[in-house]
Amino acid sequence: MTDPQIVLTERVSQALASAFGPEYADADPLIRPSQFADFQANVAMSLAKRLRRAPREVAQEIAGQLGDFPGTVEVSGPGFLNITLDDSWIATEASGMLADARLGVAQATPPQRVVVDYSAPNAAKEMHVGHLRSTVVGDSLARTLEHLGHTVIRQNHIGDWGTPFGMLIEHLLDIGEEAAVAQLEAGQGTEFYQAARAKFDADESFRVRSRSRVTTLQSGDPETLRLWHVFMDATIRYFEKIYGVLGVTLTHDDIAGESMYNPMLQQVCDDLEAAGLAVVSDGALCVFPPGFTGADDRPLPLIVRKSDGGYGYATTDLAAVRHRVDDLKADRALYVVGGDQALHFRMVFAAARQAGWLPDTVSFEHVQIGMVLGKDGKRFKTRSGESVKLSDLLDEAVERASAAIADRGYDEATRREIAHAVGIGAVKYADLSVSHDSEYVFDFDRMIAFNGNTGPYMQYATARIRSIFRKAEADPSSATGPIRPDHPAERALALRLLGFESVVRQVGELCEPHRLCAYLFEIASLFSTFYEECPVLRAEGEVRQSRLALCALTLRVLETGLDLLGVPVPERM
RNA sequence: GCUCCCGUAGCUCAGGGGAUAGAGCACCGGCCUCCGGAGCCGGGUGCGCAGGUUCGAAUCCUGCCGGGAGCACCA
Repeated sequence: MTDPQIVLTERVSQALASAFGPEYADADPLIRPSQFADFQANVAMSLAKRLRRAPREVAQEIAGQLGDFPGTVEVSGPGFLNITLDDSWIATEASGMLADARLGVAQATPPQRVVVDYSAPNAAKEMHVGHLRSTVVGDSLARTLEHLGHTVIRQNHIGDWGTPFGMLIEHLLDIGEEAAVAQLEAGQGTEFYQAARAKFDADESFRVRSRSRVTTLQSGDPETLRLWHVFMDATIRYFEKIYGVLGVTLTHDDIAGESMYNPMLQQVCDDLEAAGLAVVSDGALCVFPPGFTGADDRPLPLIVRKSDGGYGYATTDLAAVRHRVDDLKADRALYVVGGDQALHFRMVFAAARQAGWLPDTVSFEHVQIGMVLGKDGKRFKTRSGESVKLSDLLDEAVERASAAIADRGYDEATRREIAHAVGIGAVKYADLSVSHDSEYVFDFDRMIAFNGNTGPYMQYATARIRSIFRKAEADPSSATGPIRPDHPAERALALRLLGFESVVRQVGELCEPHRLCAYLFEIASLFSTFYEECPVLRAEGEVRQSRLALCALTLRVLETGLDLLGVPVPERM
């Protein structure tokens, strides 16, 4: 446990208990970074009323109870406790952090089983940058939760079922399996879909064939199922190619598509009816979870069986809830899905709670992904109004990165490798560095810049540190300190490095990777100042040892953090 | 019409009730015999509006204005 904010929270909590009694032990000490000291505790003011005493007096009392405290505490203003940590404490903790394989990040106790539902491309719809964002954010959350010691169960809820598959299969038959597979594997799924759609809209006989194909598909006709597999296998190969390019941890085993839930849908409806929760309205079987109204103040239905007898995605999602709770034994589930589905998930979760399928002890959360916008402030599209193909977008990122490092004298293979890491890293970092639910403007020039809170800047910071070690002809792992932060720039960097644990924990709890980005950017900035003011290789003896160790610790925090984000880190660039 | 989200610097975005609201980009000015100048240091502008709760509000509540999304058989 090296994180000062966590350490201070514990210390001040103890002081609260011994000063005012055990019933105050769980009051949040409100430790915050301070502009007047290293940290400040704001708890005295919030407790003053409850204690019926003057805030400053309360603050004095707390300060008095902080016995062998590794720093100085003073009461300031209306009752702030300004806390300055001893240099020696920072030195010891930083050195200990460097020696710790986990960089001070404790394993969660108890570990949870966390389902992370992300990416979820739809085989029968256009794949767009929103899927990219869900993929990137979800993957980062999965990595982070795993690092915190939780058991993460990735679920790629791909769209592989539904009425559009009738026309998709008929179109596949029309153009021939071989041609269809080639087209789908090449990432032309959108074109494939649009061609099928066009025929469906224009050609009556095609429409009839498509509808009857849906029926044979749903009835489990072997030949139709075979064709469906041909279509889906090719499509999934394309998805997985993209995942490979992106460096995403999703594998084939994580695929849990909509079709998987088919056998459970009937049961979902039966159980809801038996429980008296589902009723027929306008011919459709509906659940009306309380508190949801739509137009005209009418209760809003969650349609679990359509009037034509078919099932929609509400039924599938309810089946998924049961599967995740009952079979996957989830303590928590994160749905990393577009914000436009917020109402849907609120209703699904509410209905599942009503049905008793989702116990209060289990937390289901919709991690809302905001829309990606073009420079015009509208949904991100190409000049011609088409949705942007992901592979094209990633190619362009890599091309731009390649151009940016063109004059650095790398051989072709090395250059390609670095350009890939920089380009992909830039795109992923851009998705991760803003809060997941905010809409943001997609801008290649900004995300691929080597300045600012960008992927390339973070990668550059690590490359520069590695360069120091190359010049020193030493491996970072050989720099073991001890760390003695004497210079203000060293002290500021070391102190902030100690905050790694609480940031990682926050990301896991709040599902907000952008906090990690902001932290790493702070570290990189502090390192730049240190780098400018504290020569490493020209220093000698203990100072040199300390500075090399500080470099090594910074490098590991940056690399570990970037790994949790899923951003690749080239050794040089 | 109803519900949810958003409105912070010229632009793109941070700000889990705390002291004087931050960063990047852009703009201006310094620093180069420097371990990667893709850098460092400094400079100024802002919480949509009006109320309320609080010792204290960008943050919580209400109303209004302005933008976005969703709202019965697509997923």
